[in-house]
Amino acid sequence: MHLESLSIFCDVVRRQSFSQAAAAHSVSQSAASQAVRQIEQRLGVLLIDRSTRPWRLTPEGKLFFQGCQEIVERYHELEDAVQRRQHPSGYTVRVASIYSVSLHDLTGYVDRFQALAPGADVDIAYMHPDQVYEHILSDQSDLGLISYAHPRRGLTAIPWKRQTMAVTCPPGHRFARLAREQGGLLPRDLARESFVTFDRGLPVRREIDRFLRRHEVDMTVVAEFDNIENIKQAVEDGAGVAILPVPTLRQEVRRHALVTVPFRPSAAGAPLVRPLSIVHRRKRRLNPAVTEFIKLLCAGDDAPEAARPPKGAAASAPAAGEAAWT
Amino acid sequence: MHLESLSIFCDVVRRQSFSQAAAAHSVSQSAASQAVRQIEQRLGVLLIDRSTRPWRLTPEGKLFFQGCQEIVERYHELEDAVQRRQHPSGYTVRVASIYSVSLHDLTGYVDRFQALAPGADVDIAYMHPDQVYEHILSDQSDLGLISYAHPRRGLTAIPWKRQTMAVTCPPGHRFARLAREQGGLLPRDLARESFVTFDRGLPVRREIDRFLRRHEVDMTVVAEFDNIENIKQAVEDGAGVAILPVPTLRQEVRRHALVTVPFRPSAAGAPLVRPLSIVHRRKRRLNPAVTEFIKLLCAGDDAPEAARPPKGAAASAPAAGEAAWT
DNA sequence: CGCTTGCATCTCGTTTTCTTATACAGGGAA
DNA sequence: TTCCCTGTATAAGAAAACGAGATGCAAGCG
Repeated sequence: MHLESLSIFCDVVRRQSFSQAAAAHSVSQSAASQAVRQIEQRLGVLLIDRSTRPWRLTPEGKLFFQGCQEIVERYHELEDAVQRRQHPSGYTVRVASIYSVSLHDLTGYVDRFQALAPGADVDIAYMHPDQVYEHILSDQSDLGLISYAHPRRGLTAIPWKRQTMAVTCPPGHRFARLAREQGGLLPRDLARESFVTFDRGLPVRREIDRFLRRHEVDMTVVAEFDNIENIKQAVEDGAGVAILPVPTLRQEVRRHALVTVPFRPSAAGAPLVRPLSIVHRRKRRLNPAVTEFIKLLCAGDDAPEAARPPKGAAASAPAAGEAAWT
Repeated sequence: MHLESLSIFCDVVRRQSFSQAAAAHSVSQSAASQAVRQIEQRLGVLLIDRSTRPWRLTPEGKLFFQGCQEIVERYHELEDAVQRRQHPSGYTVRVASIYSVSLHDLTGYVDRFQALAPGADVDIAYMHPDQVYEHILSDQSDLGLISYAHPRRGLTAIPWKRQTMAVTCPPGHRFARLAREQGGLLPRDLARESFVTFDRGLPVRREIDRFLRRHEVDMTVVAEFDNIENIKQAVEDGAGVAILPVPTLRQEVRRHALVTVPFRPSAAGAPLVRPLSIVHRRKRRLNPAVTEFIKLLCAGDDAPEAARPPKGAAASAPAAGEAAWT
């Protein structure tokens, strides 16, 4: 019997809901239903009486639930104990991040984490996306922070943030006035504008191109770079405008080197966002400290844990805005 | 994490041996090795230090083992408790058996079982082999007793007995004298003898034919039946000789209606045996009473539990004498 | 009544797990 | 030493399990 199934059963009982328990475990409602039924079939006993509404635990179900709860909890504690034994003096959470997740974003979390878990530490390394994957798979890092995560063998991705993207230009650009006067611009305003953008082949570039195509806008690409810093520099230098994630422009906006011009909300279709994900090795239990840090990261934004899609969702039915890797 | 994996790990530790633990769990040595490694990988901790010989538990391994043992045991007790709650007044083990497993064979077990487990009962129903499978799959019976079990979807077979087969004939037949004088006969003695045998298509018939073919013996089939009783009757009536499992002839031999003539041990090749198996629904936990009864059945013969082949062995590499269903 | 909500069921593609075959390493015997 | 034997790890292919998505179905609700 799968311990995970037992855990799901407990959650179903506690929440009085298959669907909620499923969500909490990041699986589909179907999977939760099947997990419980598998237990029932193995035991040859009905644990949940579904003939009434709302359903109720059978006497056997109550008995099993009580025992299960304890067993599951005990096992988790056992895993914790074993892992802690390896790092008696606390643990350093090793994070590998792409460059464009600004240090600023993370230091807040790190401070809170260290306050919360004395003895624990966070070690953040910035690197190229491919290297992030490498680091995780080779166990050089516990967590990775990447954009447009795509499912890879042996990796699990947890949606983290969705950064809205906006046009950026020098303060003197006509778009800056447009932003002040109209509160933003429409995609078609970009037509034939000089455009500094990402290398072809990068997921973000594909996503931007898809957006422009959807709005039938044709821009003039004047330069392509494989990283955000170069693009910002080029825009500052007046090479043209760019579409970038807003949070990555914080520094430049503050020192008035660049301005961001949001798209007008009236713009049809999905808004342009850059999804950031937390990735970690699959089939591997996360260190308690790591789990804690993930919780902190996810709590900090507005995408609650229970809202993350089922494990394989991205693989089989990517949401419109996240299908960039195909 | 699979509870079965934890159980295997515990057994590996207790027996200080991967291979023995594997056998005890009816899986291959490879599976046991992989199960332990899967746990280690999930935890990111080495539980067994394989660098020394014999290998030793790491400190983490000791800790994990202690916790594991208790968790596994607790869970088993929980399952027992839940199942017993359904049948507080004991349980009737429902057995479906083919006709040719003599009542005599079973009553001994049943008596011992009832003495051992007061409140429990055994209900044996005799039926056609196909019906046995039906009964098990439709949960009308807990256990089935069949010969030449072949792997079926949703069923597990446990080897039970191997009944040696011998020639049987009326006491006045010349083979009877041959048996007294020479202690048995050689396959070639059967040449051109009148032969009463099983219907073509029955596994046992195929097995017998294979045996005769191996010894290049050509018999004259005078009658075919789909069950043993009819064959015995025909032999008694002097229609010819037959090859039957010895234990099924107990009655007739006692009342001197038939005699059994064993094959001389010098006969080359594998001896002719009819394998009997205990089958039950797979993926279903057996009632404590049922488990107890199986234990009793298996203890009664000379094939110890630990000696049963891996779960899928019959499917992928049937022993010579058991390949009758192909 | 039709609509919505929540669970069960079916099917099918993906992943996992298991077996067999084989490699490899240590310990003991020649 | 060198060979063999025992016991574990590893590889590869086959089989089984799993889980998502689609769909069915039944109960509550507007």
